[in-house]
Amino acid sequence: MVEPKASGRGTGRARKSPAKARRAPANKGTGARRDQEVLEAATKVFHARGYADASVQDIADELGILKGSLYHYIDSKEELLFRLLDESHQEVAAILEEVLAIEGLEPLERLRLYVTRQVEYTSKNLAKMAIYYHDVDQLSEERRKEVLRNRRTHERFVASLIAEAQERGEVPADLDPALTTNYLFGSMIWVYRWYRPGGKLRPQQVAATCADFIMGGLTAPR
Amino acid sequence: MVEPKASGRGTGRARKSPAKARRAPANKGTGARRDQEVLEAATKVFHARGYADASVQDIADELGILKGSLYHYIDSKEELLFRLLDESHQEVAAILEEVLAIEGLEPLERLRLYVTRQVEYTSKNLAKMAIYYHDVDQLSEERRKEVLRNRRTHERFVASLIAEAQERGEVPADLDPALTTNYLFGSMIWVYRWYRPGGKLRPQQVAATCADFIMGGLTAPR
DNA sequence: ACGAAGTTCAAACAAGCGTTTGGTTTTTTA
DNA sequence: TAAAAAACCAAACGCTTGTTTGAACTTCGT
Repeated sequence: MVEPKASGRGTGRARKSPAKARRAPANKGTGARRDQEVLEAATKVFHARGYADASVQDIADELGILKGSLYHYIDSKEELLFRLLDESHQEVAAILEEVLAIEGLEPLERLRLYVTRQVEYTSKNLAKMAIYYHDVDQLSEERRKEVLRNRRTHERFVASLIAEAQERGEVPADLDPALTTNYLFGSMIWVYRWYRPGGKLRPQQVAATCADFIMGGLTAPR
Repeated sequence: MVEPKASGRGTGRARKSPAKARRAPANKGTGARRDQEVLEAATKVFHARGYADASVQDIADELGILKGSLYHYIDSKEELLFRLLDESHQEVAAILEEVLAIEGLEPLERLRLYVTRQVEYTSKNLAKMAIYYHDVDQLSEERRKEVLRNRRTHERFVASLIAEAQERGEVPADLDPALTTNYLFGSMIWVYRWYRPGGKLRPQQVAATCADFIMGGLTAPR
C-alpha cells in the first residue's frame, strides 16, 4: 500500500538480470580451486544460518576476504545458491543412475540399494543436502522451476521402480507408486533434519535401518 | 574481515531492548479478535515467502495497515514467529494427548490413529505446519531450544509407543524405537512439502495411505 | 454522552543488505 | 623478467529492513 518495492524480490516476476557472463575463472590448470572454496564456504554458511538469513558478508568472512571481492566468483547471491543446488542435484542423480545401471537386479533390490546409498550420502554430506532440500524456495521462479523439474524426473524413476515391483506382485496392488514415493522420500530426506555426525550413529547404520523401514512400508500387505 | 563503516559514529553493537511487556490486548470480550487476524496474516505470509524472506511490511500489507501499526500486536518479528510455533505445538501435542487418552487401545492401533490424525491435520493446516517444521531454526537460541525441547518430549512418547508394541512382539526386536521414530516422522512431516490442497488427493486419503506405509515399516520382519 | 481502551497513521531511525566500480596487489605464464 | 590473468581491497551506492515515537482516530462499555 505504501512503501513501494523497487526490487522485485518475492512475489511475481523475477528480476531479469542483464544476462552477463559468469565471472568464474576459466578452468585451466588449478584455476577453479578458489572457486571451489567459495562454494564450500557458502555451503557451510548457508547451512548454518539458512540461505535467506545468511549474508554475503558471512561468506566473505569465512573466506577471509571483503564481500565485494566475492563478486569475482559469483554473479549474485542467488546464482550462488543455484550453483550449489545444481551441483547437489548432479550428485543425487548420479546415485540413482548408478543403481539403475547395475544389471540383473530385481526392482526391490534396486530400491533398497538406492535408498541405502542415498541416505548414506545424505548423512555424509549434511550441509549440502540440507540446503538442497530446505532452500529451494528461495530461488527465483525460473531457477526454482528448473530444479523442481529435475527433481520430479528423479522421483518418477523411483516411482517406476515401485511400479515394477508391483507388477511382480511384490508390492500391494492397491498402492499408488507416485504417492508412496513421497512417503519414501520423507523418511529418506528427513535425515538431514535430525542426523548429527559425530554421534553414536554411523552413516551406514542410518542407511541400513532407513532402508529396512522403507522396504517394510513398501512391501507390507494391507 | 570487518566491513568498514562509511560514516563512523559510535559503533553500538547489538542494542538490547529493555524487555518490555507484551502489548497484546487483554482478552476481554472480543478483544483478541484482531490479534488472531494478525497471527493468520503472518501464517499466510511466512508460509508463502519463508520467515526470513518475509517482511513485517508484507504482513502489514496483508492486513491493510502500516507496518508500524503492527507493533501494537507484536513485540518483534521473532516473537511473532515464536507465538505461531508455540500455537502449532499446542495443537500438535493435543492430537497426541487425545490418542493417548483413549482407553483399551493396543499400541499399534494407537500409533496408527496418531499418524492418521496428525497427517490429516497437517494436510488441512499446511501453512501452519510448514512454518512449524521449516522455520524453527530462525528463532533465537533460547526460544529455539524451548521449541525443540517440547518436540523431543513429543517424540519420546511416540517412541515409547513403539517400544510397547515391541514388547508384545508386534514390532521386530532389533529395531531402535527412537531411531525409527525419525523415519516415522519423516514420512509424516514431509507431507507439508509435497501436498497441495485442491488436488485430487483428499486429506483423509493421504492420512490413510501414509499410516499404511508407516505401519508397514514398523511391523515388517527384517 | 463520556471516557477509556483499542487501533491506526505518519514519519523517522540506524543498521544491514546485495551489488558496483576502479584501482592495487599477487600469482601465473611464457 | 615482463606481460597477462587472477585475486583482492577500499569505498561507496541505493534500498530495505525491523523498530520506535507521539499523536490522532475509532469503538465500545457504562
